Amino acid sequence: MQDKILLGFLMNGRKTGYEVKKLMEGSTSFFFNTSLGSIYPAFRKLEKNGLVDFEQSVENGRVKNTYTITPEGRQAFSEWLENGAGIQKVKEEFLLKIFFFSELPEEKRKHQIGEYVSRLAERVEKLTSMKEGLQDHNVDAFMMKTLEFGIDYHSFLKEWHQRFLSSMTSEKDP
Amino acid sequence: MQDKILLGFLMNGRKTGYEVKKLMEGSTSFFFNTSLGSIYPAFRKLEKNGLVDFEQSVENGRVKNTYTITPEGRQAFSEWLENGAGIQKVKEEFLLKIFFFSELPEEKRKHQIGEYVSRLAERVEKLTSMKEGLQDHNVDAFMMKTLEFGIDYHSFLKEWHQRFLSSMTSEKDP
DNA sequence: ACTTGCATGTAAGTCGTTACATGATTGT
DNA sequence: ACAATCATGTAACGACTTACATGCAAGT
Repeated sequence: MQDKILLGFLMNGRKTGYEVKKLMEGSTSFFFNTSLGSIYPAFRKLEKNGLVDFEQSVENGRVKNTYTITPEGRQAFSEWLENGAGIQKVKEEFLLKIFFFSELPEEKRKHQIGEYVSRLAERVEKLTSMKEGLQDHNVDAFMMKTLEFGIDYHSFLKEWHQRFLSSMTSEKDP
Repeated sequence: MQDKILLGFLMNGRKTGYEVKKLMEGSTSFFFNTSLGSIYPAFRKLEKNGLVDFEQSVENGRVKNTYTITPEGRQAFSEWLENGAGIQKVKEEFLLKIFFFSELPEEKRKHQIGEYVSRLAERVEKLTSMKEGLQDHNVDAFMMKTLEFGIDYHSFLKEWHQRFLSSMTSEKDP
């Protein structure tokens, strides 16, 4: 999946590995982020496969390795974008803990859920303020949509676990 | 995370690698599932670290390698269970596609979302019938909760993307 | 006879991460 | 002077997956 995001960022212009990393951090980081230690080798591999072109230049005494997407790269990216995406696994560690909650005394269960809910609340706040900071900065509408998804998603998680906690305090069996 | 689920399954009795795999498939598979090719080496490693005991036996002419959790293993599992879980990344591939939706013509965008929604609807149905099949089979209440989460989670995704699709057909800009 | 299920394991490959290693430039 | 940011890369490791490889037992 990393190669797809790299190609995607190159769709509107040449970039260095470092620049792509910065772009990621400011946009997709809450759902997709990779390290420089994997971005550089990934670009090399894409170049080897003819999906990007590589050009070295010197700016202000610094060596810059800039990558451009090739027609084959555009093709590969478009194909990926057009083909339907499968449903991913949930991969929330907390869900696995709930699965084994019978091994934990009730008080600790409640405490854990409460903590998780506040971490989720924090995340929702962070994303909301991130969204507000981006308003009127003519950001891509779809990028904005993913941010909104992030807010809705974490709100859903928060509310679900809050309901779960309530059900535990009112009933005997969950 | 795999070692935690292995230890968790051993909490109520000795099991073979194959048995653990079958248990996973019938319970956590929609959010966590690993292959036999990683389960066997993982058990070996847990044994090396003293978290499980290993015992070989012969049953019906077949060699069986059974694993039992040690007190140290129980300790490690409990510690994991008691300590708060961080929030994971969303990791939905479709979200990354939405991020790059400006590269796709509107008709294809709509089509893609529609397809994704129907895949989600299928998943919800599958999990719902799975839940019904488990009713009154005295399944662990928390295992049931994770299944319910699965249903709620995919329903949320479905509804979110349905709303997204509606917003695209009514407005000019999403 | 044949397929499915039980049961085990290894080897190669994928897709990342963290730590290590370097060095110039810019702001305080 | 010093820290932060820009900029690149490698090495070791982690946590898996898929494919390969084997073989017996039970059901059809």
